[in-house]
Amino acid sequence: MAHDHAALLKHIKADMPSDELLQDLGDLFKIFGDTTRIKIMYALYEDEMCVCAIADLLGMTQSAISHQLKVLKAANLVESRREGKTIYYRLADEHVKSIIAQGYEHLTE
Amino acid sequence: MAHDHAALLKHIKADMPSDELLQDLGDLFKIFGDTTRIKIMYALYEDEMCVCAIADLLGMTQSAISHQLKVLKAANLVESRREGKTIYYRLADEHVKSIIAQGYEHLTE
DNA sequence: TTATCATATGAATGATTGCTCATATGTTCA
DNA sequence: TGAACATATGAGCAATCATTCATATGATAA
Repeated sequence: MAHDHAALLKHIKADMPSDELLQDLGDLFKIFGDTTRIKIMYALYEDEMCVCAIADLLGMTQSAISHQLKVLKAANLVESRREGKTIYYRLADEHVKSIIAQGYEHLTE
Repeated sequence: MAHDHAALLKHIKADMPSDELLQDLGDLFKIFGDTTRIKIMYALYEDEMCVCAIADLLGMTQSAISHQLKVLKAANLVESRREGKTIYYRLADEHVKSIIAQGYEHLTE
């Protein structure tokens, strides 16, 4: 089973984050790994927006958008506030923008 | 079908990247959205490493690692060089690190 | 209260995907 | 050339997941 690299592995292993954190990192990026959710986050880039406006913008079902907003909210990527019947969503913090910006750079550099 | 927000949508739509780019962005982040690939990229964070060393490190099959390295390479996230029978992989550019770092910050802030 | 609007949610389904297993390719050394 | 080693790859399966459809919740106005 392969040649010897025990010394190297010991060193690398010491510098790696915990399995739990690595799992959480994967789970976080998984959320960015869907075009619909990317579009939603881009829609909220400059300002808050209500659910049906997002649905209109993306040409998708209100239900589909609502499901995705729930995913985004569970990951603390968006927040919401109610105003009468309408619920407005907005990006939760600057990390959302900077993560997307880094990906954008990688693609367009 | 929802209340009126034609004016808002027109404005937002003008600022959105093309559908193709948004699709590419999603596809890029999808690659970061897997724990095994995250681990591989972390393993390569400081230095290049051969396939079997990565497999040893993660306690996974050589085949599984090889398949994932192919995915990472197709997305220009890793590069490789051959030295005899061994093939060494390394991170392709700094975006890999900065994307992961942003995700890390979001989780641990 | 009743009707209507805005949003949320549960179940079902089709599509995507990560791993395994078997095997192929490519390199070195005897 | 043949054997052993390091890596790559194709097919198949199990698990995950995004959307749809039907329905529920919550709020406003008459």
